[in-house]
Amino acid sequence: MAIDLDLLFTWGALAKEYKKNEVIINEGETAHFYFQVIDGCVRMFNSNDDGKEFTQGYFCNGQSFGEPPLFIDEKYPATATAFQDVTIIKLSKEKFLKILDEYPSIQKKFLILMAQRIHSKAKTSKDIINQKPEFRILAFLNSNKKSSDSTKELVPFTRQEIANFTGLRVETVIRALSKMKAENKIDIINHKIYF
Amino acid sequence: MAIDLDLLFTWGALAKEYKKNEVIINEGETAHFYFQVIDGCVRMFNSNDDGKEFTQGYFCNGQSFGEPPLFIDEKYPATATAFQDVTIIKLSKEKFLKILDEYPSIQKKFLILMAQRIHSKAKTSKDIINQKPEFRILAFLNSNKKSSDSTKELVPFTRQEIANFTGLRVETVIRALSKMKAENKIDIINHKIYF
DNA sequence: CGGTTCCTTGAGGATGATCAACGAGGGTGG
DNA sequence: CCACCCTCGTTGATCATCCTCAAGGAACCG
Repeated sequence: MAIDLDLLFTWGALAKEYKKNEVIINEGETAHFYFQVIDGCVRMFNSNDDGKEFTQGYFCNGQSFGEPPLFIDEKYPATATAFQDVTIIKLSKEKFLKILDEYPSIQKKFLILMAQRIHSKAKTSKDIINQKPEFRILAFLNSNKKSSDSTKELVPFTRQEIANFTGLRVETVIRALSKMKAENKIDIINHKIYF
Repeated sequence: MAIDLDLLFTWGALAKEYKKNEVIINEGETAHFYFQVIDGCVRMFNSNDDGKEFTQGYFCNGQSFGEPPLFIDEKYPATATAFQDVTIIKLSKEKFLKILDEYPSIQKKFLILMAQRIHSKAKTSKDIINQKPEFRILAFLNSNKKSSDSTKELVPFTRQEIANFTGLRVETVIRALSKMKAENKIDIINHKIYF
């Protein structure tokens, strides 16, 4: 679900590296570029007054991010930073839109991508509203699970990251996780979470 | 942001009327149709176990809804019912997708529409996480305000509807509204809200 | 005027947030 | 190798807030 790298470079795209926590997009900025992750992960989030953060999503290898403001005349609704050291390919808005016009198949891919995003955001808000910390955390874990079989996988997020994604506080996440471990819904081995 | 009615009819679309509260889409169903509101409003929402509802959005005159599952292979993530008596035009999924293929300009319109939806959903989740009933209600009111000037408009939603949209309880909404009235953030005249 | 829907208020309780303190692990430099 | 630091995890106590439950009032419509 990304544009071919050769094609991007042909159109003059440039790769850029960002160090962990470096800001890539600032909330409220005007959109000028198409971004696609080559290596690493990016985190999009909002901060409120008292420093509490809400993670909108993670975008990793091969995924694009921050596209919606390129199509509509709106500012970025969230900030994006490098979750780890990350390499990103950037293309100007004008050229990106021109690619979409020239290649209907690519435009269609983005239509599908946007539809997926809406679908997953709809599920997320439904789950978040549903109150109950345990429920929210389970929804988060499920949405990030790769294989859907029953073998437990290591969850690659810290408790703080889970808190940011679910809108809860760290302590609440920790307490909910302990309870879930007691109920065998997850495993915790050496502080690591398996689900 | 909708398909021309004549075009839809040319392709065999049919208009259908639904009575208030009649179900149009069931959560979990497979998507078979493209829906476009001709007259009235539709509400999309989720219910949880204890009957609490969360409104994902309202779709009124001329707007389409429930498109994402047509593009991706997913079930409907929410239920849609007639908010009032409503007339809706329906077109089969196959024909809808064919129209998109034949008219790139229409496909582009939908890409833009999907981008707008994502943008507004991102803002919504950001606001909902932000806790504070008053804050959530203000965000809801702002997102539904037509003109952005300072003249106050009648808010066409009941307190229950505001509660469903913000994930709060009616009583909480009522108390927050009273407080906001005292602070002159809104007017309440004869139980009606002006913002 | 009777019924329905919506609004309102109060009291009480549950729960997640907050605050504070400490533990554990991993990496770095002396 | 050890000391230090820094990030992450953990726990307990207290507090504020929203939910819950219950009851009644107001507006609207046939």
